Amino acid sequence: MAREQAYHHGALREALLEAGDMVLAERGLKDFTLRECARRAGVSHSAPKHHFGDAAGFLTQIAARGFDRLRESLETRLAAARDLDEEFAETTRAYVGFAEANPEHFRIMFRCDLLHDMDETLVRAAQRTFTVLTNVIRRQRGEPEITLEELNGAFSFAALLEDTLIGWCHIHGFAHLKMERQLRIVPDQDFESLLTRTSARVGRMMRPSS
Amino acid sequence: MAREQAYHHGALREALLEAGDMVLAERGLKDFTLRECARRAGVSHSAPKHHFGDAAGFLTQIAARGFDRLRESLETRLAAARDLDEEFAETTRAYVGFAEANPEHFRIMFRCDLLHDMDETLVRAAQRTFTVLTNVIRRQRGEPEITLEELNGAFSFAALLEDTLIGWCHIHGFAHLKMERQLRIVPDQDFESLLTRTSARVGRMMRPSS
DNA sequence: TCCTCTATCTTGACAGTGCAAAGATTCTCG
DNA sequence: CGAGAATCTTTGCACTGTCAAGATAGAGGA
Repeated sequence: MAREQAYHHGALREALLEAGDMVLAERGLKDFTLRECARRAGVSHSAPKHHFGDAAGFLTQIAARGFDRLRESLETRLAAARDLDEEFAETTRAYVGFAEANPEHFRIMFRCDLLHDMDETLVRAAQRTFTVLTNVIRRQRGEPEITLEELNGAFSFAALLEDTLIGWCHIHGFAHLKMERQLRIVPDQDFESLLTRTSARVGRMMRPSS
Repeated sequence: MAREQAYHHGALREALLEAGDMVLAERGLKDFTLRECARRAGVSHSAPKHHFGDAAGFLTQIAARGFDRLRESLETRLAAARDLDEEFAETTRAYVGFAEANPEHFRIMFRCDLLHDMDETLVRAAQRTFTVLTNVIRRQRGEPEITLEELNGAFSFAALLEDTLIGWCHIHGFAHLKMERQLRIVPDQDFESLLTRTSARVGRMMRPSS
C-alpha cells in the first residue's frame, strides 16, 4: 500500500519510528513529544497509540533501534582493527563516537525509567550489543568468540565476567562522561590520544600474555 | 522570619530546594514538575521564578546539591578505608551506592541538556567531587593530595590524567550501568564480590609498586 | 511617622502535552 | 457481500512551563 493520504497509512509504524528518530535527534529527549512525531508522519496525534500503546512503548522501540545502530557501528569499526592493541581502543572510539554523534538516542537507551525495560525487543537488542563487547574482551583474553545463546550461560566463568565488566565500565563510563560534558578537564587536542592510551592499557590488563 | 502563612516566606529558596529534593526522589525526573515543588512549599506556582528563573535554573541548583551530597558520601566512606587495596574499591562502592540510593538525583546530575551546565555553583560542586576522586587516584599512585586550585593547572602531567580518567570511567560506568539496570548479566549475589575484585584490579594497575 | 522603591509572591491566561473514550473509516475473511 | 477486526480521527480533560500584570510586604530616607 504505502500510498499517500490514505486513511490507512499502510506503513505507519515504520513511518512513526523514523519520525521519532528525527524528532529525538532534532529536539532532544527533553522536548521529545508523541504529537510532534505524529505530525511529521502526517497522522493525528493519537494514531501512535494503536501501534505503541503509550509514550514509553514508543520510546522503547526507538531505544531498541538505537542499540541496533550502536551494534552495527561497533561491528563495522571492529572489522577494520588490525591487532589486539588497536581493537579495544577502536571499540572505545566507536562507542564514544556513537554517544557523541547520537547523544539523544544514547540518553534514551540508558533511561530504564522511561522505557519498558523488560520489553523483549529492547532486551534482545541490548544483549546483542553486549555480546559484541564481550567478544572483544574474549579476543583480548585469547578466547574464541561466543554467540548470544552461549553467552547467557557462560558467566559461571568469573574471570571472563570480571574482565567484561572492567571493559564495559571503562567504555561506557568514558562515553557517558564525555557526552554529558564532564570531561572538561581534558583538553580537546589531547582527547583522542588519551582515549587511545587509556583504552590500550585497559585492554592490555586483561590479556594473559602481559 | 520564617513564620508560616506570611506573604513573604522568608526562606522560600531553601524551602523550594528541599521540596525539590523530595519531589525528585518521590516522583522521579520523569514526573518532576515545578508546580508540585511550589505546592509542597506552600506557595503559588510561579513563586519559584523569582529565585531560579526557569526549570533548568532550579534543576541546576538541585544537581549542585546532589554533587555536594555525593562528595560528602565519598569523603565519609573514604575515611574508613584501611589500605590502598580497599580504598579504591570503597570509592567505587560509595559512588555506586549513591547512584542506587539516589537514582533520580544521579540522573539529573548527568543531564547537561537539562541544566545550565556552566553555572558556577554547579561547576564548583562537580569540581569538588572530581577532586576527591583525583586524590584517591593520587594516593594509589603514591603521590600527595592536591587541592582544587592546584588541580586546575596540574593536568599537564599526562600520566596522572590517564590514571584519573581510567579510575573515573570505571567508577562512573559501573554506577551508571548498574543504576540503569544494564548489569542484569551479573547475578545479585555476585555483585558485591565483582565490584570489589574489579575495582581492586583497576586500582592496582595505577600503583607504581606493582 | 510617612512615603517611595524594590523585592517578593499571586493571579490569570496561553499554547502545548499525554492519555482516554467514542466515533469514523477501511481492510479481511468467512 | 457482509460482519467483525484493525486502523485512524475527533473530542475532551487535567496538567504543565512560561509570561504579563497585579498585589503585598519590607527597607531606607525625608
